[in-house]
Amino acid sequence: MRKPTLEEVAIEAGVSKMTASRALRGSADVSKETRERVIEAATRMSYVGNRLALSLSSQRTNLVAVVVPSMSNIVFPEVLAGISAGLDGSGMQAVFGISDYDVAKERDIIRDMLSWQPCAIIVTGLDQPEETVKLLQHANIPVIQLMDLDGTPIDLNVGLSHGGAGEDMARALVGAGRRRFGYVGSALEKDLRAGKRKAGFERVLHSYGLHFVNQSVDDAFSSIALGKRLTLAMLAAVPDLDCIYYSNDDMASGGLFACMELGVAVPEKILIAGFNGLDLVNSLPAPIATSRSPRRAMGEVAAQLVRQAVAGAQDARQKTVVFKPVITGIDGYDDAPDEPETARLRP
Amino acid sequence: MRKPTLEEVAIEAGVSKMTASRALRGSADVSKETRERVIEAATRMSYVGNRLALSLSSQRTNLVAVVVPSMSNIVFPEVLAGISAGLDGSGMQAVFGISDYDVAKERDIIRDMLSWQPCAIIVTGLDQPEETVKLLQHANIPVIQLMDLDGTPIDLNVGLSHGGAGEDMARALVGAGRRRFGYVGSALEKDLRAGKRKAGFERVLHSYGLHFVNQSVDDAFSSIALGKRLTLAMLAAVPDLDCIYYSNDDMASGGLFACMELGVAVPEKILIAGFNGLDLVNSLPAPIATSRSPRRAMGEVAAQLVRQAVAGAQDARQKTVVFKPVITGIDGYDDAPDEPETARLRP
DNA sequence: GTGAAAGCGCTAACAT
DNA sequence: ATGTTAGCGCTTTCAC
Repeated sequence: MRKPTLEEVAIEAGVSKMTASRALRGSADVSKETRERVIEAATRMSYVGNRLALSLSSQRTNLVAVVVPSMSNIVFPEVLAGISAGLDGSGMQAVFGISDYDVAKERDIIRDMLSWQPCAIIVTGLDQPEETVKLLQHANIPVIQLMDLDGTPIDLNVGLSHGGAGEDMARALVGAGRRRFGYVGSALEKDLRAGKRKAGFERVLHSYGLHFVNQSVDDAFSSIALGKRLTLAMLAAVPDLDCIYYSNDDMASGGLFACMELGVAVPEKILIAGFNGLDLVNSLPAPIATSRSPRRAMGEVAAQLVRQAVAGAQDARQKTVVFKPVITGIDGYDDAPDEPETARLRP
Repeated sequence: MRKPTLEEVAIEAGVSKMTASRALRGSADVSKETRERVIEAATRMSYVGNRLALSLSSQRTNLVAVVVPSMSNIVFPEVLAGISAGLDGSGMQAVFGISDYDVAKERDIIRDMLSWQPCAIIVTGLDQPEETVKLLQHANIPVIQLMDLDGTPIDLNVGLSHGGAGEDMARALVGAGRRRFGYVGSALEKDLRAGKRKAGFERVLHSYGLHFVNQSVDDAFSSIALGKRLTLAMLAAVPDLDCIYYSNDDMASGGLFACMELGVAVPEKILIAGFNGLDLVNSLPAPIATSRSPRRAMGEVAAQLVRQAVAGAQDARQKTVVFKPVITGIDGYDDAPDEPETARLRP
């Protein structure tokens, strides 16, 4: 039992393919009776249109390709949820691919996705190698680079400056009186944005004549367990730190648990600072500092830009939307409470 | 500058469309020189094949449709990562949709995905309403219902019994000497699997002549913050519980943090039990009980089944793969020490 | 308001 | 080893 085609539905309803097509798409100029007859036939036959044919014929698709590096960190699913929600009601459909932080795999996934002729593509970060950039440019569709701003965008760009986030956090922590800093991170050669935060943090430390007293970076991906393990080791070696900066909140939470296990007072003795502003952080048994990255909002804004660009808005290309992360969890420090993101045009 | 078609590449290389097609797909019977000439032309022109045309013409796609209820709980992204990894190298591509725990939205998403003529579809749970089931059956492709086993499968089924997981946990906790139980959950009318766990848990309690001394169920989705809030309220009302069962580990972790804030000893005074075996649980400052659900493995197995079914394996339909969650975090209780989840077939 | 013809970009099947 | 013909299922365009 093969699936019914539009033609079969049309025959069943006693009309031509064309009329059936119009009726099912709710075109204005089809008589009410005809329309009802067609719809009845389609329903009875469990007709499901063939989008391959539709898109090939009409030369447009409702597909928005999205490539993220990972699904193991809640951050990216949240971005995807934002994109998906932002696309809701537009008739567009997001298609997700996972690159595993691998540039070659990312290139292949992008190539594969482009072959489906998406109407737009959203990728993570702006550090794609030249070959991938060329691929993206040749596609001739809106390209959105998401989550990061530190680099040269191809087309649209939505995100925050990770270098800036690191700088701001360092300033806040030094301002809070901390001087003996440690750094705990993971997979920095893959997670480039974490590296940019670290670099920004160090720039500010140096400007104060300070530096990381101790650093510990593992090859594995970030996790609470890893953060805990590295922190236990670091505090065994260098007990007199007064602040540890982590590559993200997962690692930082592990750091907090390590301190609790060692009986080290947080934040009195050691201040723990991460990045992301995960839900988790608000419920932890002790306060840790973090920069809140608006993950869902970035996804929603990206979806919004896609909708505008696809709708053909003139000013919907070559634009950059800047988010500013808000720092929380540092006693006495108050960062412009929940300031909304600003969108500024690029020169 | 429109995108080049196969025909244009063929002309450029001085051959026919067909030869170009064969050359690019690596068909055996194309002379080496011709192949190289075609590939060179395609590369130079940045040719990207049009999968719409390919799939329409060849009557097959490499798309595997996947529908999950949410992206806000790390559990589903982990399943997706498993599916994606399991599909790697097969040439198949997963396409994800999010239903937001809404059956109507799920139906629409499934309909939309089916219109792309996927070669298989994976959905979450087996509680789809009749209309959705009909849609799935009419698609005439392998259907995999994932994560749950408690119900009647349409075709393939991979998961664990949530009712059974609740029962096992209750038996383990009663066996550990607990008697005064509380229950803290959320969104049970949407998260049916959590409801099944609760029901299973209660069945066993009743068989021991026990019951939940107190229950607290919120409409909002599960989160650490919600688990903490509900637990604080419950312990204020009923301080003499000796165990609380939560709808999942997020809620349970919040419960632990609530206990810590109140100075209630965990697990000595109150035993906290959740579900999922999240990474987080292993790093928490106090042990909590949980049933480890093999999320990534379920995704990988589902992908495996899809590959077999699409490859046309005869025994690749109407099959059920059963996973057995392992209970951890109960002192003195050892559930087949880290035995790999068994996948066994059901008649 | 409805229909017929042409074609989207590719591959399957059959030439040669 | 290469080319030709005929679609795949739909929409676009133009006719009536």
